[in-house]
Amino acid sequence: MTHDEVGEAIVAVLNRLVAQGDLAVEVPTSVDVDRPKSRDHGDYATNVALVLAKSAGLAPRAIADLLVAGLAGVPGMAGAEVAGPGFVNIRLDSAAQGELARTIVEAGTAYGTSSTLAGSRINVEFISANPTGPLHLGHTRWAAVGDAIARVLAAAGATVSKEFYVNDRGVQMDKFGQSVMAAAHGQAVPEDGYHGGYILDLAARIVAENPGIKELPEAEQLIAFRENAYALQLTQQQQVLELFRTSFDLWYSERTLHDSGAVERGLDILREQGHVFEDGGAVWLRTTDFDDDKDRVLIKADGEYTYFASDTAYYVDKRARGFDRAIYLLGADHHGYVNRLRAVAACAGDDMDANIEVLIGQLVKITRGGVEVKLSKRAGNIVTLDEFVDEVGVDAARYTLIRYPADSPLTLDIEEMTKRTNDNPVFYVQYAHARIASVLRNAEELGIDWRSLGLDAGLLSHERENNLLGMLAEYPRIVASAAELREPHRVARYLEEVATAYHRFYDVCRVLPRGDEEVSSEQVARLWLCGAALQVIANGLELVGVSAPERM
RNA sequence: GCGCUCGUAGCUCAAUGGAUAGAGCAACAGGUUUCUACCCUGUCGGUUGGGGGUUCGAGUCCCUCCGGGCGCACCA
Repeated sequence: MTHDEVGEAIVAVLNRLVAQGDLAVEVPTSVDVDRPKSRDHGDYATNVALVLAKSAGLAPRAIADLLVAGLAGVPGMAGAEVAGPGFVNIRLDSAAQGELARTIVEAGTAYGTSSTLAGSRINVEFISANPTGPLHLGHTRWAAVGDAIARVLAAAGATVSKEFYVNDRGVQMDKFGQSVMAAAHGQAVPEDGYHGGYILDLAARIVAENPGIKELPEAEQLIAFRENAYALQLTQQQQVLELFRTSFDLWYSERTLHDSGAVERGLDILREQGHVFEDGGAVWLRTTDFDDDKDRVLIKADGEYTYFASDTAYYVDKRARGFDRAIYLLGADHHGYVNRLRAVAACAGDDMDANIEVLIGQLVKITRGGVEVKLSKRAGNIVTLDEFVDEVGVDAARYTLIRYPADSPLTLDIEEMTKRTNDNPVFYVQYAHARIASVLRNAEELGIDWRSLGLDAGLLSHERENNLLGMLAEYPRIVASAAELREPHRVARYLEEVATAYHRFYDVCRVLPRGDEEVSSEQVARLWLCGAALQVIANGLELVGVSAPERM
């Protein structure tokens, strides 16, 4: 019996009580059903009696009593009781719960997916770093979390496109080109240029690959250095992200936005909506119509488009390409952009609560052995994504970044992340997967074909089996809530609980026969349970982009 | 100054307005002649920064104060 079925049963009973005249209240279409923290409170619990008490004009416990009586005899339920101020705790029949093992094994990789977001076309934009340097730790959090959000949304049935907006236009690119060119000539990089050691590397490589580049006329040479450096740096970012298992459906160049006329088209739409005005020779967007704290310039008095103009055009372009929701993932240092981006959507005639969504990720602080590693881009003293991955590995890096909500500040210790122990939950979860895989492998070697031997679900009645089944039953709801709240850390935290539930089960429930024993029906049932647990962990790890090893 | 955001155990962090605020680490005490001990069991640890309010019920929502981070360009 699933979570939803419990909820439906409760609604059915409430409707019956109203029809019988025992209860005078408007029955909600869905009710809150929780898994109680304490196992003493049963498999499921509902607070519906507390919620309905006021409108029904009855004491919460009186309603709860009616509900308990009505739930008696519902197939799959073993019992219900009133607790505390009016909670109703529900216990499931163990056979009904055990059937879940079969459901999961048969569903395979589809277990946990849903169609709650079916038909929704979502654009998820994240990282969007300038192609003027390596990706650093600040980008890494969104690389992991953004990718996981996209995976979770897709699991909930949405059509998702991941995009990286490449800021390849404007003065920063010129400064980048100038910095590399200066380095190639052995000159000091301009004060406001880019200073990291990678500039020297780029310069050396470009000179080696482009003989004669240093003899070009200065204006031409600057462009040559800029474009070569751009190409190399973009490729480097793409390779690093590929290594990090974060792929993008589209790398959207700011230049193409301008070249394709999308900027003019975006401006036209904003004009049509009546939020564009001129002042002091510049063209403005009246974002203050929609909660922004000041209006924003689109075209400067000198005729140049602002970066903000590109932003608005990009948003309009996303919508024109058929996305009904544009999700932006921004670092905390960009939180000032939230209101203006939402205002852009509103100025374009969209619903800023439905068509656009801006998520802010707090910054990651990194320590090594308890001592903070200072980040300074200017000094070239940054922790880059590839260095970080080199040191801790892709799995540990991704998992550790994903297991915390992105909107809370985070302090990570590099040494902790490389420990292969319990202080590193990624290994705990992966170990559970490898351990189950090992048991199933051994079963196969013993010639036990548990799938064809069939499942007697009622045999899964041990407290630890019951607990594990209960955890596995939660998975679809966890995925759905992770998608709805854009919080993939819920999946990671859940996997840790599943791993714990499995280890606790494994500790006291022998799965395989010993020595010459024949395999028992109970052991076969436990193999089904192992198969189900393996599937859930594998599915969950896939959602966060972490590998599920067969052996460790 | 204005604005956004965060503040939970010694540390790093969970908790979709629900029951006795939970994990891991750290500290201490135990467990496997057996399927992967990277495991399991137990003990210790809290005025959820302070105060007020809303609610049957507040770590969660509102107000206020304190503390940390960040942002306030015709820059990109």
